[in-house]
Amino acid sequence: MGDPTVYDVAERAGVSIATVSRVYRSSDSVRAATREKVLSAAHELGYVPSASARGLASRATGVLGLCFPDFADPEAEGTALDADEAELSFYGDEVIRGMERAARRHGYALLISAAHADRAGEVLSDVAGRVDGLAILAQDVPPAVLDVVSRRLPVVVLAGRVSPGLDRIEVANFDGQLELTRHLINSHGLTDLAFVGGAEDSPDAEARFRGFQAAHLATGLPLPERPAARGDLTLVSGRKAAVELLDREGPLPQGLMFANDQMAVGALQALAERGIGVPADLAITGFDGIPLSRQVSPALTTVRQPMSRLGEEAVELLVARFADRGRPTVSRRLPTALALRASCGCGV
Amino acid sequence: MGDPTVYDVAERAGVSIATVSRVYRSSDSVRAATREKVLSAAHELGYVPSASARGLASRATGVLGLCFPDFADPEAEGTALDADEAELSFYGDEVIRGMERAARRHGYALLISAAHADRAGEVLSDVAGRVDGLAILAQDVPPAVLDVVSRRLPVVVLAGRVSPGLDRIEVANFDGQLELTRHLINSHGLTDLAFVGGAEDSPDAEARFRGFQAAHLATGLPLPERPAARGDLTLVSGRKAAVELLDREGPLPQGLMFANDQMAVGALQALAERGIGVPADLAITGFDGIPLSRQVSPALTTVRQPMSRLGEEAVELLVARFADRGRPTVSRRLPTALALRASCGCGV
DNA sequence: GAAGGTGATGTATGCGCTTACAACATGGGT
DNA sequence: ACCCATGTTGTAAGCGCATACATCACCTTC
Repeated sequence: MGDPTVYDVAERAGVSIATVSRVYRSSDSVRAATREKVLSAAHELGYVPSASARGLASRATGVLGLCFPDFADPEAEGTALDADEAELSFYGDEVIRGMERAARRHGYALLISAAHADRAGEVLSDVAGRVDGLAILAQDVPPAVLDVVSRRLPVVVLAGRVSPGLDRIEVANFDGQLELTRHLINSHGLTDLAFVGGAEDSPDAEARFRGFQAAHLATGLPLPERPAARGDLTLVSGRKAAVELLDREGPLPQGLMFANDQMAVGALQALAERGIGVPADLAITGFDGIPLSRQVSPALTTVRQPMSRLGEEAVELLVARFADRGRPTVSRRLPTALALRASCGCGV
Repeated sequence: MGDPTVYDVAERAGVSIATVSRVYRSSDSVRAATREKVLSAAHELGYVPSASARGLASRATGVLGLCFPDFADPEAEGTALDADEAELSFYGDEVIRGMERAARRHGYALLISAAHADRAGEVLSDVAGRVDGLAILAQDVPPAVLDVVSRRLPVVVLAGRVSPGLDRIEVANFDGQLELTRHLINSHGLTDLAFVGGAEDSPDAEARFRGFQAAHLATGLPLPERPAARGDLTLVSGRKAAVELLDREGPLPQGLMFANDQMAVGALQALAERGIGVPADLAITGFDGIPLSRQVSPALTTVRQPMSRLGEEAVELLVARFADRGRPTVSRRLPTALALRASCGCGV
């Protein structure tokens, strides 16, 4: 025998299925006494409404979706005791939490799905069939798929490429790095700075580098043409980049600005081993504001990103679009905040 | 006009809706030529199958659920720039990721929902209506609700109370702490140890304390009756507990074992400020193996928990139960691993 | 006291899909 | 040439709910 349905509850309560449905949909418009009868019948039977049936009948699932890149190596299952992996996805975790909370506040559940870049399309259309609206975090999706999906339901792009007709939220990468770089130049009087970037196809890292360039323009310093080195945004690659720069000929720069915190932390380790004082011999900065940045020694100066706000704002945009499908698309930029700490010469 | 449905695709491809359905369900049993016709028609129309209809017809949603405690202060929205919050839920993040990955491997999507303790029941039944099976992480749910839900679909309890008839996965809190404590006693010759616990209603922290006690039994040392102090598992409370213990009369213990890493890290800060050498004057240990534990100075000796495995195993148990609803319930205990580092006198 | 109004409930249909079953075509075996 | 196994496709009946519409009881109003 299957699970109890509205029919079972209706029969037991001596009412029609419409009344049962009304009790769960909008309790007003049902007399209090009737509602009680229904609820207690439902309770006795252990009735749980079927979201599928509900969704089919009402053409809405009450679920929002979040697709994000899968950082983990699919082969690496079981070796998860290694903490590096956990650090890597940190970024996404905060977005997930922020989005979950905001979704719940609006009465939605959250469906999440990671995908490797090459399977982003399939995963996206699968998710699209299950939700009322979705957010895509820092991921490239085949335009054809994106087009189909976004014609079916509201989509908001988080920290990703500009897509015509889609709402979008980005973090102020450019502005944050601009501000931080000006701080090193103006407040600490450093004029010889180097930037360690990420891969060239990382829009975030590239925007940060442009902010770095812009600060030179703003202060009249010569424009750096390209990053002094590049990593892949991991701790290890930051360490490697630092070592590489140290081994180059010529004088050290006065400051080394990394495209993210993890690389900066890796560099701090390398510099400590080499006996290079931070910030005495060399100022170091990161970007992101991961918790780890506060704990390392010296504490890392960085730019804090409002990751959980990214998730929250995504929900707000989706909800706003549910209310008005025709509203003009928005592209919102979330502000960042400097976290000035010891590694640039500020604070303790 | 609404979104395209099987009917639209069927008409355009010149087949029946059953054939369209078969193409998406089980491509075999449809001739290759027919399948092509259907797929291209679907593509042209921008067809995306409706999960609700699918779920209703097939009585399965293809979604797994995860309910976990909501750590964040509901009022605190917007102040999320504070990184403490992020550290707090760290535990859950890894479980989410592990479960998401395993679910996807088995062809399921993952629905997540946090809930404050007092609303756990409602949230749970909401989620229950949307999924084929679900995991409850470290959360107490009203037995009545749990009963109803678990009669409807498979439920696995993660790091929670024993529930008759439900699959369950726990982490070897007792064994891990036992092993670590024996290490301090046997390898470092420490005989005067103190334990800083969590709240009394934290089953994890209590199990760890019992492991601490058991190690004394095992080595013939006098049995500590109760934790020397208690915190609430936050960094701040660990710091406070450390200060409190230092200010007590009498000699310091030789080692201070904390119920989790965050408290231990807080203690490390307090000790550093007081000029107390770790491990020279006092050995310190934590529990969990959060990434931060490796970065602090001295690196924290701790017990690593396989958090993402918790999520993965949850999926395995659910899938196994889908295959055989009648199989006996299992209670699995995931092994932990010691991470011996500087703060107990090991390593560098 | 009849007409009209209001609120509570029942009736009946369809949401888009899966799937048992029927129908049909095809080819091999006798 | 006929029968049957096999493979492919169509037909039709729900799945559990929401909701437009009909119904009905009970007031209000003049």
